[in-house]
Amino acid sequence: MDEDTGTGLPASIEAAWGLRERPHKGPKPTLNLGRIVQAAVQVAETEGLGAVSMSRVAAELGAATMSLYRYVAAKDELLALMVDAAYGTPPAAPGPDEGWRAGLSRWAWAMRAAARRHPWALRIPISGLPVRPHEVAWFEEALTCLRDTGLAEAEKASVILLVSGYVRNVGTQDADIEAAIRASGTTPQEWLSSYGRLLTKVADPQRFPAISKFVAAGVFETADDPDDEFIFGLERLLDGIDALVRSRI
Amino acid sequence: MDEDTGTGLPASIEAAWGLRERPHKGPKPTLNLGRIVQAAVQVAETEGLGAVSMSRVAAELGAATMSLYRYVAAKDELLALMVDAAYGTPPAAPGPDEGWRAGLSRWAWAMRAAARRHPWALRIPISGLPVRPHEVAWFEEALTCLRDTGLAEAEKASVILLVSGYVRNVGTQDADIEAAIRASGTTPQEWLSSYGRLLTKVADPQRFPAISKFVAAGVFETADDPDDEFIFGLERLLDGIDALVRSRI
DNA sequence: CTCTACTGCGTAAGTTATACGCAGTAGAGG
DNA sequence: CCTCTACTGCGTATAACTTACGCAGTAGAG
Repeated sequence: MDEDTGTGLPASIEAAWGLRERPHKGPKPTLNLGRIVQAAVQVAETEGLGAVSMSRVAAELGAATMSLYRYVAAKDELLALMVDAAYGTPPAAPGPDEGWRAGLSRWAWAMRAAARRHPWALRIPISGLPVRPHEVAWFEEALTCLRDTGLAEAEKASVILLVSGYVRNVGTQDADIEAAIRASGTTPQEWLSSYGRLLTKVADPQRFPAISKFVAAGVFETADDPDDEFIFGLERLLDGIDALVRSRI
Repeated sequence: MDEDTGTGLPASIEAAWGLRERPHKGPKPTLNLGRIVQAAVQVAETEGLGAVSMSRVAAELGAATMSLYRYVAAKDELLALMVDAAYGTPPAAPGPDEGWRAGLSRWAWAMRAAARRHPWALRIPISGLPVRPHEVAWFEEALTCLRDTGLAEAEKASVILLVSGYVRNVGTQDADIEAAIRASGTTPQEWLSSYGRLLTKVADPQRFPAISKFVAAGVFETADDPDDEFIFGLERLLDGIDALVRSRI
């Protein structure tokens, strides 16, 4: 578990990258990192993230709890690898004729799809800079989309952060709202308008005139498709990036 | 703890709004929600969010653990109220001559300042729609900034979500990086370039050409001010919003 | 055939959140 | 003034959780 490979990365992440290949001497491993992560993902998928405990994951594998710690130094590492598995392989690279906007848009939609497929992944906090394999692959893909924009490399990184952060935010928002609707046991429509009533009850029109006007405008009378909300923000974002790109050409 | 006031809100949040004023009959309360939240915030501030346990907060108040549950139904509610306390009162309302862009920018900077003052608040997951008092006040302020944009009310909400999400994302990113730098024990400079080395070591140029070019461009040779990164994204965002606003006038 | 690096795991310790219900208190109603 | 009662603070107990430590057994190396 030591043997410095010089990356300064946790051993589990090095293993995920395929480094740490050892001339296997001892008993044949029955477990491996991939299976552990896969099992953990399955538990999250079927029973929710809250059910993901080390013992539950071990049980899923027919192993003992402590066996997992041979492959993962702490639960957090497992969680991080679960997220990486959830996002999986990025979408296809942009074709030679695909403009940066179309490519980045496709990239964002793919990320949204992954996030919606695995809502639990949004509950696991990881930001920092990309280090896990799929994370890095997504970053690579996005950089490729921006290749002909004339932006500085640092700017590209900022743009990617902007877009990926947005996708995560909206995904989290969607998941929260859907969970709240499910919990309320009513229709999305009814839930939304009850939120509107709540707001009027709690926010006095004297102190919160803009909110009163907001509610009065009937925003809560029709629940629209979450995708429309996503599209709106994404277009604003791309417009903003576009303005910069144009100024550079 | 029941007595339906009709909002459907957790009792603790109603209390935070100043509803739930009861003709106080029994023994004089020595505790109250405000003091509990304040104590919890203090613990988070001085010992980190990880140290915030119900018993630790109770100890801070010289009370017993279970006493807190008179005021808060679950730990999550306390955490949510801590976040609300951390953001506090929004900045001053926009003056009559302040354009939407200047106002929203000031709003975003104020939010960033609050987030940087209380980095632990970024670790507490809450999204969903605004319901807590300060949360709603921030929303009101942002709506006010957008009053003369000609946007539909629903669009204003989307714009606000876009900006506030961005501020949180960048704040989280900053906090993560600063923590990693502190943990590494080296200078920001050295940390950053070691990340660059990590990337080259792990990301083979054949499979990750864009990333190789990215690193080769020297992005990791100088650590620039986090505020510059923040400004860059914020300007893109505001440019994107601006494009929409212009199209509506 | 021995050596040894390595695997899986049993035990146990230390934290947590929180359900339940009791004893005491202070204002309300007579 | 006296009783009633809603309400406060809290003690006890439970059921989970992560994880440190070290042992017993295994399979390739020499």
